Amino acid sequence: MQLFTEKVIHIIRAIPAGKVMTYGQVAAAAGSPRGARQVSRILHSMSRNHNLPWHRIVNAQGRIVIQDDEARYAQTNSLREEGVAVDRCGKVDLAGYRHFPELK
DNA sequence: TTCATGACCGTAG
DNA sequence: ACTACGGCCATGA
Repeated sequence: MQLFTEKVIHIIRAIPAGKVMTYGQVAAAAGSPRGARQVSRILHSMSRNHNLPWHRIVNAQGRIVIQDDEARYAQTNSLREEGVAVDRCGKVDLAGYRHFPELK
């Protein structure tokens, strides 16, 4: 059996560089279409280790909403290094960079 | 078991 | 464009 948390981690690690996913998308792919908050909570508590590319996760509006200033700056930088356009408001062009996981 | 928490989401003003 | 509010639900104490 795979816990929701494990699924989320697996899905996030499967996001290719240069692409982003929303919290809601990850939650839906993990089996909880309304579980976006769990994804955020999971990342908040697991981001320390686990080698997670958490910077590829943005909210449904393509906006970076992290409270922590250092983390927000790091996420913006990481995305730009991967070729993702991030404007000065911390917004990403979802239409062009959203990642659609393959169904199985 | 119940209770509180949260890097969200969608709708409304 | 912006803020405010309610609902959502897995996790940990």
